[in-house]
Amino acid sequence: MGTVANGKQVKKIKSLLAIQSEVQSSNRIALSVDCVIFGFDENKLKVLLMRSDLKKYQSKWSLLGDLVKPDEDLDAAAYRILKQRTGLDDVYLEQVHSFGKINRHPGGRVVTVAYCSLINIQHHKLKILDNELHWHDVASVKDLAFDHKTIFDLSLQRLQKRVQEHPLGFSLLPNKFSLRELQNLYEAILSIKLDRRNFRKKFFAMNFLVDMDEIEQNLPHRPGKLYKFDYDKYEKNKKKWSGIDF
Amino acid sequence: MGTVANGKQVKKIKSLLAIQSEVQSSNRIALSVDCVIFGFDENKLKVLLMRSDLKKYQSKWSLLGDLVKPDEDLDAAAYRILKQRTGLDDVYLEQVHSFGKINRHPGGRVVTVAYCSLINIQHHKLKILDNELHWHDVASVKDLAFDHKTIFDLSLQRLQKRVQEHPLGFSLLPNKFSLRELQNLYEAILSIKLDRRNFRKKFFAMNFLVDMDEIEQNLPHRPGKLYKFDYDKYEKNKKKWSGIDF
DNA sequence: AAAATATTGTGTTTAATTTACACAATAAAT
DNA sequence: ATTTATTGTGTAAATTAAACACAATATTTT
Repeated sequence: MGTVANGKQVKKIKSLLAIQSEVQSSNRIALSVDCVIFGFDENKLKVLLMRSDLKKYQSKWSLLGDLVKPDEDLDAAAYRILKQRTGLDDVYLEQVHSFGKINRHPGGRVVTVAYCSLINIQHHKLKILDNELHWHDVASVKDLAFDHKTIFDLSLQRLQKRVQEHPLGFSLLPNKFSLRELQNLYEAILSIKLDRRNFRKKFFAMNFLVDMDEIEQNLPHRPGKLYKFDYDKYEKNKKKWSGIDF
Repeated sequence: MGTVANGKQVKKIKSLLAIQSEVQSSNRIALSVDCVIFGFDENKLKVLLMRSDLKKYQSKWSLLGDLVKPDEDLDAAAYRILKQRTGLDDVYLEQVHSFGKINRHPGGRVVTVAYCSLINIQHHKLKILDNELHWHDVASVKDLAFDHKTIFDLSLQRLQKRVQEHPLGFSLLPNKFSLRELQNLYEAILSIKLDRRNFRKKFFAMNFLVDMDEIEQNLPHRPGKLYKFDYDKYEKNKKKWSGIDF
């Protein structure tokens, strides 16, 4: 009972158990975050993947993930992990869903929380692109490590839905973009063809596009005007169109 | 190094560390599930709450929650916890969001995954109703234990959105219901008034209501016809109306 | 049994939104 | 000057949503 075992192992016990008093330590579980980072390039929707950490999965690509630390906010962990894996620290992350099947991870019991983000590939040249990270065409993502294909599929679905309710797409485009680029983006995300005239009508009606008085350069045909997304105008006109299908 | 300390504490170490080899045990975190159970009674939307386990929060109500076990699927944990707290085992639970602020729980670091469900109060007389559980009016839920008010608010928002995209509401009603009851339900969930004629038109057009050839009983005025929700018809006509605002 | 009460059941008109669709204007390349 | 590829624009038809009123019917009251 009162006997105290000396040595490293006992220290381990104490540090393990000290943090949380009322919560039984035997019930603790490893928790990870996996980030689904979408980009848009060459008129295709892309997703940023990394080579799996684990040997068993070395041949497969995986989402950008890592364990959450016990003294770290869940959201903060997502930002930390993204920063760590890519160097990116100025992007918005949004929680998608948590995945907790018992054997989803070969290294043991790990529950993971998926986050997703939209980034502009041009503006965010990845600092850490040492062959461990790669932008994949969303359309050609086949199997990923662990259950990451499931996570990716749900995240894509979520993106498709979100983008029809809110003007999120802009974070995937350069600051100045033509309406054709914008339409290409929506077509890529939703995997559908849209009518050009109706598309333009709808976006102009929403009243958050600002004409930059510039046109596209170096095209072998008539160039389009360039616009930017005005966040303040968006906030002001929100209620009028929020929830409308694009 | 090789010294082995005898006694209970060493056993504890081993059992703690044995389960997961590759995943560092120092990174493990307590994980819980909290269930937001909605019901509908007396034309009001209700939520099932329990008295908080913790002394510190005894005066407050809390969501139905408990820790997830290390060898248990996340979804399974939600069903287990609901069963344990209420006796209910035939309801559908849906994951809402995970909450992981560092100090959200006074008992230590606990990340929680919220689930929500719609149940029919009449059909599911709670087996365990020993003053520890109570159906609260959603409208009058003020502060709850921990961050449960935040969790509840988000779950309600989610419900309001979901119910406009899919015909979920039926699980809150008796098998046979009048159109007035159905409308009351939608008005309660969305906190808005709906036009009776347009409401009826919309639901009949969706073509999943079956006329039971019965009418309401014991009313001091003209009774309404009773209908039931036909899941097969719903599946068949899904595409035609899915996503339409009710 | 007649009258009062409270609610059900039903249709139409108008407005708003979505869809379908074609041609002239323009910048670059030849 | 011509060709090329794409931009920019408007209208009509169809669909969907919103607004709105009165007769029919069980029950209760007198």
